[in-house]
Amino acid sequence: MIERTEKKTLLAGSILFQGLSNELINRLVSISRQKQYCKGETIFLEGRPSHGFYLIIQGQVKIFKASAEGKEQTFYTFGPGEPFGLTTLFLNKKSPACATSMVPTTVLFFPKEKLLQLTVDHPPLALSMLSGLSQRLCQLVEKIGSLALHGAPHRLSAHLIYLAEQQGRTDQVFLDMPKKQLACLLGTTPENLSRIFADMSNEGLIKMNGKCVQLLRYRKLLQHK
Amino acid sequence: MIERTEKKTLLAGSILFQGLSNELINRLVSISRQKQYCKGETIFLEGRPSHGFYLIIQGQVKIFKASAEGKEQTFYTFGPGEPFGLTTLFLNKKSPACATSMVPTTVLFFPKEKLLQLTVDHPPLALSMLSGLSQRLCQLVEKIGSLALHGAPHRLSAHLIYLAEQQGRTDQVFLDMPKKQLACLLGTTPENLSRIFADMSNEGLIKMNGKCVQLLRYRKLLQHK
DNA sequence: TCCATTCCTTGACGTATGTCAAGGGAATTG
DNA sequence: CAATTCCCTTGACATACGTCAAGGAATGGA
Repeated sequence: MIERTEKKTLLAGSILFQGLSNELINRLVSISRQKQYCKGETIFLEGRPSHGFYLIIQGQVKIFKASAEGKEQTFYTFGPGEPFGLTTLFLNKKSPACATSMVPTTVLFFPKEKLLQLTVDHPPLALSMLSGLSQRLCQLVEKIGSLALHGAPHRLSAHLIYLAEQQGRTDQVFLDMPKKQLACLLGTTPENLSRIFADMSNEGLIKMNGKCVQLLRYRKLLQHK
Repeated sequence: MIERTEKKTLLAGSILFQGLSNELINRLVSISRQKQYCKGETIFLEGRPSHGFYLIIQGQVKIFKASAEGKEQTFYTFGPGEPFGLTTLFLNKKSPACATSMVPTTVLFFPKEKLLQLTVDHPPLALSMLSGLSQRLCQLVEKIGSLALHGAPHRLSAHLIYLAEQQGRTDQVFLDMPKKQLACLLGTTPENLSRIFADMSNEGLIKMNGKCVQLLRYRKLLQHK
């Protein structure tokens, strides 16, 4: 169990809650509950009522949808400091997707009713939630755009650039998940992803080394994007 | 120019603003401006700063993204009473998509800063906006799910069912847009859509008649979905 | 260390869907 | 009413991608 002060630091530093008053952060910590998940454990299921939202303390979580035929599409993967389960917070609807931990994960859980009350009582929190939801909307719009408008190679390039920016270097990036999972995120199959990696290697764009990808021609990658 | 009382009725009856106090509706009307668009006119462009959001009084609007190669993906089409342009309202970002009128259209425009102020001052409005954004999130999640997890025929079936429910009958539906546009909405090409319609006709599922589609076997359509 | 998974890659193949081209029919406009 | 434009359909073809199958590499647990 992590300490209260530590929780406060986490919340105050998160994208969602940054800038909120000390008092409000305190309240948020008060209504939150810590939860633990093993690798591959279900956090919530599509079609079930949602009881609140989550903020990741440590670990990695994927949000996805699965079809009856066994296909899977990952919407996003989240890490420490990122919230998820926001979609149905202010809506009386069942969860539109599933959430699963990809590694052992610790989260803070915020129950719906209590958070709703806090939101009504504190306009700054309401604004935070509004901008949090908006951010998700933007991400999904971009996702649809890339899925519908571009091919898988293009999406991989874009993802490599995203990783490069996130990791703050343009010479190489580390894949933070198994390739099978990356395929789900990019909306393709592991086999196809493998081939695309192979093609890009042959073209001299990248050099693979397990989970480390050397970006030999970053500028060309940018153009490809 | 429509009258103030008419505007009030519209707002109070819209999905977004229903249930808000008379006073608040008044304020909303006060900050809104009426705008007119011809058929095919651009309302806003991807990549440009957003200055507020819109509520449709009359007409039809599509929200879409276009690629450099000329491909287009429609996210949604909206009609009277529906809001759009919400995504970047509470975010300092450029518009992630374009909006164009599909027919001559009248809208109410709500400038960003004034609406923001109203939202901060009136928690019920904040809740309305929160649930409005959440609804859009759900729609996009479903859209990604259908694009990534199912084929075009499946998506057409789902759309016909959607139209049937919207139009309140299970025997036939009217397509409310040209097939070319429907193809963009379903994430395919007019040619492919044509073929799928032909296939479904051959299988005895439907009977085409211009913009009217007879649903000969609604239950099978549901299964197909 | 060994065994059992899981992960990854590669090949061969099938298929859905996009592309290009042509023609007919409907609708809009002068 | 004529004429132009747009819309829709159909055919032939190309291709990206998914599927199935097999083998090898890496990983993790006993």
